[in-house]
Amino acid sequence: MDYQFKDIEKKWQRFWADHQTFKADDKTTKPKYYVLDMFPYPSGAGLHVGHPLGYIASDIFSRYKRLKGFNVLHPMGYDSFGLPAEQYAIQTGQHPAITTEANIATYRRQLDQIGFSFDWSREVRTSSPDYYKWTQWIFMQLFNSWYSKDADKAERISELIAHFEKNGSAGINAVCDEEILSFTADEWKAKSTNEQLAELLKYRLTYLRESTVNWCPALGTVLANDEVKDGFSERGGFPVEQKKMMQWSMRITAYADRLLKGLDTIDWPEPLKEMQRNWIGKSVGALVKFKVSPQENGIGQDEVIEVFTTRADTIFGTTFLVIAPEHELVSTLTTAEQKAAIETYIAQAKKKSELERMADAKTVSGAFTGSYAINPVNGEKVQVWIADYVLAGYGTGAVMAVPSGDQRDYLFAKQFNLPIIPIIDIQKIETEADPTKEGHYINSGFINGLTYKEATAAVIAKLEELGAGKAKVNFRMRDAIFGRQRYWGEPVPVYFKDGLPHLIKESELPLLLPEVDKYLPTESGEPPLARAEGWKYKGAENKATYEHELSTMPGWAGSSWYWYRYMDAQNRNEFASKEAIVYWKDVDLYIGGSEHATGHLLYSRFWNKFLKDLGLVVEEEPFKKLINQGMIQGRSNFVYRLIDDEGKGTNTFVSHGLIKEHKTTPLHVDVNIVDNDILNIDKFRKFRTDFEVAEFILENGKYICGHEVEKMSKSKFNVVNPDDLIERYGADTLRMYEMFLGPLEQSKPWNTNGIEGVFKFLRKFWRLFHDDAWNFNVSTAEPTKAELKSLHKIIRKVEEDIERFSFNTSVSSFMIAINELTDLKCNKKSILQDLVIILSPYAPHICEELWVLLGNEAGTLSYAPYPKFNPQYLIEDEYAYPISINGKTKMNLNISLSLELKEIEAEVMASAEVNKYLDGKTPKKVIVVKGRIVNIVV
RNA sequence: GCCUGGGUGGUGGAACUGGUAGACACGCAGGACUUAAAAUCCUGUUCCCGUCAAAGGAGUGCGGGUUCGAUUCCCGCCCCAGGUACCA
Repeated sequence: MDYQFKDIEKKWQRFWADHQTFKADDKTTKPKYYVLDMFPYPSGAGLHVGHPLGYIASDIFSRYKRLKGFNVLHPMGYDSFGLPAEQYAIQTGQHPAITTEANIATYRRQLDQIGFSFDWSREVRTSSPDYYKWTQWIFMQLFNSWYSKDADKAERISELIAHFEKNGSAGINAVCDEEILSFTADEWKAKSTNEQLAELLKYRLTYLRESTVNWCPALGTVLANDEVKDGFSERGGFPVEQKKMMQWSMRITAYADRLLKGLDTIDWPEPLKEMQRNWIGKSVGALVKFKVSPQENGIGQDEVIEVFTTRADTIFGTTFLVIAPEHELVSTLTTAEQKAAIETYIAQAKKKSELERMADAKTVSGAFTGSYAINPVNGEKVQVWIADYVLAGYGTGAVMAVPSGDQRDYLFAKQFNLPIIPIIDIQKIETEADPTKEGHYINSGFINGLTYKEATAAVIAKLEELGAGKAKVNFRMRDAIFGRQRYWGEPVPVYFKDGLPHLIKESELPLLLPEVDKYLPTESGEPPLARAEGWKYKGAENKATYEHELSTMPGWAGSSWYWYRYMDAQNRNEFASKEAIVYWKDVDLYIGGSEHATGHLLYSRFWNKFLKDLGLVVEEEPFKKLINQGMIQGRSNFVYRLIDDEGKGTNTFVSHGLIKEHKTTPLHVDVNIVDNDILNIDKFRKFRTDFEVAEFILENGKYICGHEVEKMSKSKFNVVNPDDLIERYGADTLRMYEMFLGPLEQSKPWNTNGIEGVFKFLRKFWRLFHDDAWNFNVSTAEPTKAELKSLHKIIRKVEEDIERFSFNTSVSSFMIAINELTDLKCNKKSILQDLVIILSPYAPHICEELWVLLGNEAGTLSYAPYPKFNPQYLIEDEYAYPISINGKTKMNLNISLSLELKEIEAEVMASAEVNKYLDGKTPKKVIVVKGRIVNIVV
């Protein structure tokens, strides 16, 4: 029979499901291998061709690892809490659980028909109570923990209480709020329970804090920075304002250093690690206090400006201070004469958006406050300026300007005629700042003559001695806000008593999401959960008395630990059993997009480290190796509508090659009715009713469409659904084609131009096993040398390619191998059977079918041993040496590979053809690289 | 502005440690088979100059450099994509 992909694929998908072929084993002597995909958010639009790219790659790798004898865990699930379902619920009144359920069903159907080898018995859904019970449980552990700097790990809050009872606050070195109390053991014991709880909250790893958030009154919710565009919500375009709000926060900053150090131990793409490093933003420097020099009227007498610097060594080069326009001392420092100028500048700075500030990096602006500050190391008076290049939110919102060493300070000094003092002997500052750390210090008081390292230490020591500063490590990263004023998320397992948060009992988990009449905030601006009638915490008295926390958890809560749930998805007593965690340990390979670089991937590492501190998991880092998949962009097609003399659109369309001769306007056209940029005119006429009578100006009898690369989106008619392609070519073709498209990590536009070639390849492969009348026909004869060579070439190539995640090149190599074997008319069972095994990770359905036709037991292919590469078959005795003259290849010459360099040279020089090129000249030099090339220099 | 990635035929891409640039595939052109079409098969296809062929020249974003030899290494520049925080 011809290659009937539809029957074959349906048959094997059913077989795998019925036989649970890919169920991972928890008890086995095989080595484990855990392959994880970033689980999708099940949106209403369904799966598009960009999704499976990473899933196919990880599936190939999983299937390959099974063939290599590993016990592979390859699960899938859904990140099913999220805003779109809630948005839809607001519009339609449908419960998000219902739409989510329907969307998941669509995703599952689409995933199934691609033939993934997922172990579906371990499926997780973050919105399922069985799952979020444990998200809430982890939240409780965070609430019940604090971070000891001495132990450099999280510890139970009970240990902190025990310490307070015994020693008071003395000897505690914790990551905590700034305004903690000092007390003795007796003072602690004398406190009321509520006073104690309020104090403990300052230490907990999840805690309540007043934070400024992007509040959108129209949406009734808090938005992330990237959901806000120029002061308006990205969704809907509503105004956004800054609002202070009590919010749950996560003390991720406690882990800043460990998150940084851990990056050196994991095999992730370097750019991604760099992004995390920048996000954490560690800078080692010093805090320096500049006393304000009081004005004549005495104002500013006791004020101090604190600056953070990474170059304490340059302090003698400080010629002015710059503070942010929002700095709290601005009004105090501004003198009467400067008031107008300062106020004008602040008004101007407020108007600028961040984008404008960045685009405007070359313009220097600022204003003098009229006040002076005193440099603590030399007593010099320096001017204090405000400028918007200093940000209020970073460090202390003030910098000491050293124009000789910092380019921005340099430009500022030039602009406003402020002094520039060189401080290092080799510094060159004629045209720009020189941030060098080489050389020796000059003009620098007690550090003159010292080197960078010595100077930094000396300055910090001096500052500490003067009480004017200290060494300080600064992190850019802030604690993560953990509350959302939304409905469709995990309820926080907390109730309030006397205004203080208390955890509900563990036995009361999961705290179910209550029913509400509408998914909107209340009129008074409370989150949707406030609408839940009678939703109160009953407490010990078993009366409905206490308020629940009304905000829910953010999207990243459920995804910050999900890989552990896969290890033991059905466990009702623990988030995963100790045995499962000890066996599976961590994720060996994680594939996903780089857009999660600083969100999901950082939070997951944070929770993992926390769980490890509590002894609940065993590895410090959750994802040993990570591969980024590139983004699949859409390739839009356009038709060109002819414009008449009055500028009105007509119903005539001009082929792309002819648009220069006409006045036209481009219109998006559905890419699904365009084939290789050629418009299907019949389908176009049915595309929209007004196109029914459309006329065309063709070229060569065809309508050629224009194209552009854009974001994949419904409105651009460029979304390609895998369903149509599977219908037409089958899953095996789709799988191989997505890999054939190019390197996995690279972003690329989707186009189906080459898919025919992959489909033809699979038919050709099928044909190898069949005669001209499509009867299955393989021979048991001994393979020839050429056949063995083809086979072993591909065994080695595919193995190398998979190991370095170069799937596109292995698809090409398969094509070459099949072309060779077709030319050799090879139908030897011993060759074809091995080929079936190595192709099976890529095109599993066709391979399963052929595997059985070859006489093997159904279902055994997935665990067949991977063929062993034998270099014997690839040994050549001759090589066609490229002969180049002055580096330009002129011809090839067959020379025995057993010859040594001198012999090769002799043979080349004796060749009549070579001498024709030499034209009687004597070569200056002959370079021979054995097995590679001969280059003759004349 | 800064950080990261990228720029190779009409298109997607290959060339792994400096050693035949353009594998493989799409598209296109020509041909075979067919009443015809589809399917399939064969041939050609980087560009320029050349009547086919031979021969020659140019060529991996641009300009230099190192080298017997550079898509690959070094310096400078341009363009595209993503990220971003003027981060002291």
